[in-house]
Amino acid sequence: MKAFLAAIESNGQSCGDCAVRPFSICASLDKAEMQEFEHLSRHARFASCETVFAEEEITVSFYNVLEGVMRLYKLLPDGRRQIVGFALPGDFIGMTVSGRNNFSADAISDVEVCRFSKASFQRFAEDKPHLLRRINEMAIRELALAREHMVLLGRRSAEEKVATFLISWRDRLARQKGASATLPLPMSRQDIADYLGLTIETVSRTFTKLERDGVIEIISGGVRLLDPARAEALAAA
Amino acid sequence: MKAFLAAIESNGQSCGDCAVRPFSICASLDKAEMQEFEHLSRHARFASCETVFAEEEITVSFYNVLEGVMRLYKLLPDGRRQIVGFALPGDFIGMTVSGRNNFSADAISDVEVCRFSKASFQRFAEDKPHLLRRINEMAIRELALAREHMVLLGRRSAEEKVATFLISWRDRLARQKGASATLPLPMSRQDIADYLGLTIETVSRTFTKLERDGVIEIISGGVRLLDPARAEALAAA
DNA sequence: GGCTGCTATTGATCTGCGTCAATCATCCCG
DNA sequence: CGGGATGATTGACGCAGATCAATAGCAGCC
Repeated sequence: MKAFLAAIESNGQSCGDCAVRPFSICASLDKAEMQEFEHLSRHARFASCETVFAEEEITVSFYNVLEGVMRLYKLLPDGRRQIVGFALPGDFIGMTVSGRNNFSADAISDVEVCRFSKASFQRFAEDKPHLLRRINEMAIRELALAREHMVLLGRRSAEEKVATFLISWRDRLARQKGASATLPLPMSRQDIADYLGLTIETVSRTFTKLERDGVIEIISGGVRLLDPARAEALAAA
Repeated sequence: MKAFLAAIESNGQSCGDCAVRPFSICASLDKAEMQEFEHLSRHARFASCETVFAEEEITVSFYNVLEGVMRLYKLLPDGRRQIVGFALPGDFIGMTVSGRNNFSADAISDVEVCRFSKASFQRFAEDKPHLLRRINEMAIRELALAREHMVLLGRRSAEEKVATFLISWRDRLARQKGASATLPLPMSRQDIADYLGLTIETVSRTFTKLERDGVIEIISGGVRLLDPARAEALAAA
């Protein structure tokens, strides 16, 4: 058992050659801090559809996403689901005030994370203003995204929702791997629906309509943006 | 002109007897810091319906709300509005990453604020980990509220939306002035509609329905919670 | 008191999206 | 290759909430 755990939870390569460092909170650390920080983390992997943590559980770890995509969501008692975001490499998740997770997270693709115990992370961060400012900055950025999403959920039509989703997904991927008209969509239609406050049928119909209108082409595992300008117009207005 | 400005923008009473201190970011400051901090702030007042700042403007100030209620909202180009939150005494607003406001704010009632210039505030906060942690904590709390609100906007019925709004408004006021079954609602029906992603007519009809069902009584300037348990049940499920 | 303006309520009707159900496309696995 | 699982698409229909329109309250003001 111990060997098994060691296999799935290891330090892997060092932070020195970490691909997501410039995007993550680690970008704020200097060399010495980095070395200390490295000892606090353990790599972990999750297969597609595995749960990483659940809402309301006591928070024991924070996570830095290294690879893959996770869905972050909240459930109502009757099972209705709202996806509050997708986590990509570089995202730092798990911070709470209450000490309990305020959403659930599971892997959409195979996922690799850097895991920190909450206690040791907090001890490390306590007196490092530059790290605190960095975390702050990321929280404020998240907050701005959350508010954008409120507008989408409260005030936009199905077609606008889907177009906005495609454009902002494209822009998010572009920041990581450079711009491309071909968008991989690792999440299911159901995930997209729960993210946009729609049903799976409406998402499907809207994709079809956008394809009929020549805005996109639906391909296996994603979408090709044929008319980005038109999509952007739908997303803006 | 100078005298006029002095009249509307003064330090007023000192932070020493500030009523919202325990709720605000200032709670993290010690006595000496407090004194320094006091010199950075200017009191300002806004009449009901006055704009405090607008989305996309360059952020020049941060605000601590001392008294009154503000609505924080985003507009789509065609005028559709989403209220992303209401600010109450103790709330700290204005933090951005981009340097531009990511929402507009105007006074719903007469409002009194503590205003800080962005630059001097940032200089002051720079190397104060306890203050940074406090700001962090508030940002994370905001984020949790924002995610709660996404669930409401994306997945709840009109009746659930209104009930949830009333219950969480009650709880928020309770934290400030103690519990009460009589809820003042300083915002208009239109504001409530734009907060909940509904129309004014639907909000009005839902209030009426809740009154018919004996859950609330609609009174001038607010609502009385006749059956809090029933309202909570609607808000939960 | 009566007029004006504004917000809230109520009613009638419409419609975008949800619901229910059938079919299709992929992929796996024997 | 065929069968069965799973997810996506399409169609028919219904309804919650939007839209359009007509009062109703109510405060301010002459």
